Amino acid sequence: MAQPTFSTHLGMVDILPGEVEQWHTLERIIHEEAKKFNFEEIRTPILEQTELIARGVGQLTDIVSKEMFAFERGEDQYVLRPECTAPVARAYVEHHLDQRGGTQNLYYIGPMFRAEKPQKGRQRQFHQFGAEIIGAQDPAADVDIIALMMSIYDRIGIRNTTLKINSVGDPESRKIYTKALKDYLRPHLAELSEISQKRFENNPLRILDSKEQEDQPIVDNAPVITDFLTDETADHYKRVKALLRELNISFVEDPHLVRGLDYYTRTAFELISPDLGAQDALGGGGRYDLLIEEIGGQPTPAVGFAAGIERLLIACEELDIKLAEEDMLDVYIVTLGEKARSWAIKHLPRLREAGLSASMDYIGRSIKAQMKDADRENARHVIIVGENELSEGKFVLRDMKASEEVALPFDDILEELSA
RNA sequence: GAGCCUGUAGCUCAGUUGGUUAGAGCGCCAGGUUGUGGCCCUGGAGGCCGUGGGUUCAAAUCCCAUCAGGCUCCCCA
Repeated sequence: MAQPTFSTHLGMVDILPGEVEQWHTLERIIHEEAKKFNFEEIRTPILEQTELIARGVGQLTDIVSKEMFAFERGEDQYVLRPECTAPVARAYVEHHLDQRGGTQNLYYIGPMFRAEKPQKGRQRQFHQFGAEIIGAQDPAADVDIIALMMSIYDRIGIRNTTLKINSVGDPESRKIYTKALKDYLRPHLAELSEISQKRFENNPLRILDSKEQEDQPIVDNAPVITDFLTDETADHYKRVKALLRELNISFVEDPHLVRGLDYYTRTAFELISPDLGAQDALGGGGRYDLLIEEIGGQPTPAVGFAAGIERLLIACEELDIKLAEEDMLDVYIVTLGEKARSWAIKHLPRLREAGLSASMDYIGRSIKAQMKDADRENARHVIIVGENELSEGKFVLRDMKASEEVALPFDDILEELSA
């Protein structure tokens, strides 16, 4: 295959006609469900200040330490956003959205960027949708966020998923737990994988998430954070679980679930699909009560989720879920000769004004080629215009499915098709 | 960052132990139907066999390098 002069960058893909329709369907469902849950859309810039992401997401995370597309221009440090919770929190603080009163229920859809090695379900530019409830610390908020996420998957038809939840604690319980965990791990340190050894000092909680074979027996017997929660946080977790049960949202507790972003506190959750392969997380989220203060706002509790659209599409394909029908065209005008073509270009607007989708041949193809083209475009009707029709003022209207034709004045055709 | 796999037509892929002008299906264009789509028939266009080098009388085929892509580990959406 001859190499084209230009191609997309590694891990970035074009979404072509024929695929875009599925995105429209997904986006429509997301908008509709978000509206039902009384969430408002927010759109933030693709580029943020690097420092916002570094502080918000956490210096030690993989995302910040090695996956950012960052550059500088003049004095300013830019980064292509790798996720959208920190940007939404920034917008909340910057525009004093708390002054609108109550909680802010916000959702977003858009591209995110992480400089990882691409594989199935992982691209460098990928798309997420997500939602945040800012200003509520009640378990009802945690549960409504999860309910919104689940409701979107349910609408799409993806139901064989597993919701995993955990509580990653608040700073106080985490301090107690971290000490207990390190006390437990210290005698086993030499047996741990290299990467886990590196995490021992700066991020021991992440060792729990390890998928390294040699770590498994050690991790399996490690103390779990849920045994070290402060009373308040333990109660919060208990109430989240109770509410989920009442809503018939099934879940499994995973005491080793630790999400890769630093800002999570208390509730953490992840939605797993068996249809995805290696990258099996459809979406995830949790509570981040410290983030807004961290980036310069007032202490404000918040909870949210983010989910990947590409992974959703993979799951749909695996499950044979059809997201979009083929586009239909209402009318295709087939023309014979120069005069007919100029008649057609002048009459297309009237069809379109009547709310019909309408097109024609621009390149003087044969009638046969035009009919073929009309068929390819899924035209419901064809109007045939030639010398005879122009002189008689009656045009052939062909119903493509029924293969029936009538000759009518244009106004009658318009009326017929608008009916 | 590490491992494994794959590069032949627009797409999906054949291509025997190296051996004439490199094939199929689908798609595209045209004709069969001097003004009618789908089905059918016929024809046509379209390939530096990813790129560079080597072995050989001879390379899509063997060897080396390189580039690109896919999958996996790590991590995440």
